[in-house]
Amino acid sequence: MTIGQSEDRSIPFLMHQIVGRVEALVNKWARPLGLKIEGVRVLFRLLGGDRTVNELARLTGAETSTLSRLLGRMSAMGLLTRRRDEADARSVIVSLTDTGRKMALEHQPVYFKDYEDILMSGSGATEAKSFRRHLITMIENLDAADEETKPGTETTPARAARA
Amino acid sequence: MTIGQSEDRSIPFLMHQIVGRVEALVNKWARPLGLKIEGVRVLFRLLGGDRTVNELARLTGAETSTLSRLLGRMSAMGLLTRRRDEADARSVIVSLTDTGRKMALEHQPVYFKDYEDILMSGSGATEAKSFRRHLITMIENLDAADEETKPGTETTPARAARA
DNA sequence: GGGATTTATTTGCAATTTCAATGATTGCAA
DNA sequence: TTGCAATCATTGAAATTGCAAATAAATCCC
Repeated sequence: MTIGQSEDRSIPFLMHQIVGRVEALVNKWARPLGLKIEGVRVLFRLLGGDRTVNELARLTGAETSTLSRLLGRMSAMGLLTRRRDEADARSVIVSLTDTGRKMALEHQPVYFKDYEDILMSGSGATEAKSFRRHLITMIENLDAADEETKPGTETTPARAARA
Repeated sequence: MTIGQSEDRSIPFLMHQIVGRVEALVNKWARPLGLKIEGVRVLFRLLGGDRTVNELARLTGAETSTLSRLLGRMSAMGLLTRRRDEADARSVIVSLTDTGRKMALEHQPVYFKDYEDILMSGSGATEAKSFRRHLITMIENLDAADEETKPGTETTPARAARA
């Protein structure tokens, strides 16, 4: 058994490869827009409505400090605005400008459809559905595993916090 | 239809979430080894045999410039060595030291089995198999899509290079 | 009400990554 | 064989990231 080869088939590695390739593809595509993948995510996410920095961090998976700087850059590009939340002055509300919204709307189809099509080409609707469900389960598993490594109140290490 | 919400369920985004979480988990685990995920990948990859920098870049998905510096650090840690390829003096051959091999062998099970177990927990063998196959198909699709964006010899844009 | 605690964002800084440029070597064809 | 394009690794410089500390505002609770 050639040990080193096992990397090629491991699920985590395969997913790493895929995500890396998708990101490279998105980055290449987004370059003319002056954005990279994280900026693209923010842009499209804001189409769903205004968000605080914190919400964006949770939704996109980025650090708030990373986001703070990214938002600054995107703001300088005229894509979005930031303003203090009057109801809770700790928070900053991020909104798309008209320019940003226009850009997002214009490029949305590529991002949401094309890349998914590339990934799922050759899969039927049923298969795609089960695949997607599988992914969601994975996220739950990971969150549960992460909980276990945290300093929790439980004494037995092997109990997951989520049901 | 609330447009912005579609991001949540898109396959690329879900996979991004998963990979991000796995990387965070691996980084946390690898910290005591003085490595991060990219270093871990290099380490395990070299178990399969010596590689040039270029090969490692292709295999791990990292840039050669990133790798060059990473390999320098890992070399300083005594995990691997670099030497010019005598057959082609442009290339540098990277090999594990005994220390590096020992570390890799010792930690291999965690990386190759535990993380996969976390991801696939709750899935049967059959399901896992089909999932894995699906992932491999995705990589092929992505490579094909990437070929299309390259300056190729073909005139019709919609033909994939891979069968 | 007022101090301790929690929540939200930003900033400083060190480490890392990227892009572009460089140096070295090879392959190939004139 | 010489000249030139291609290939490979490294490096410099700029951009970016992550972590921890700083700042600021809201909430808790006596």
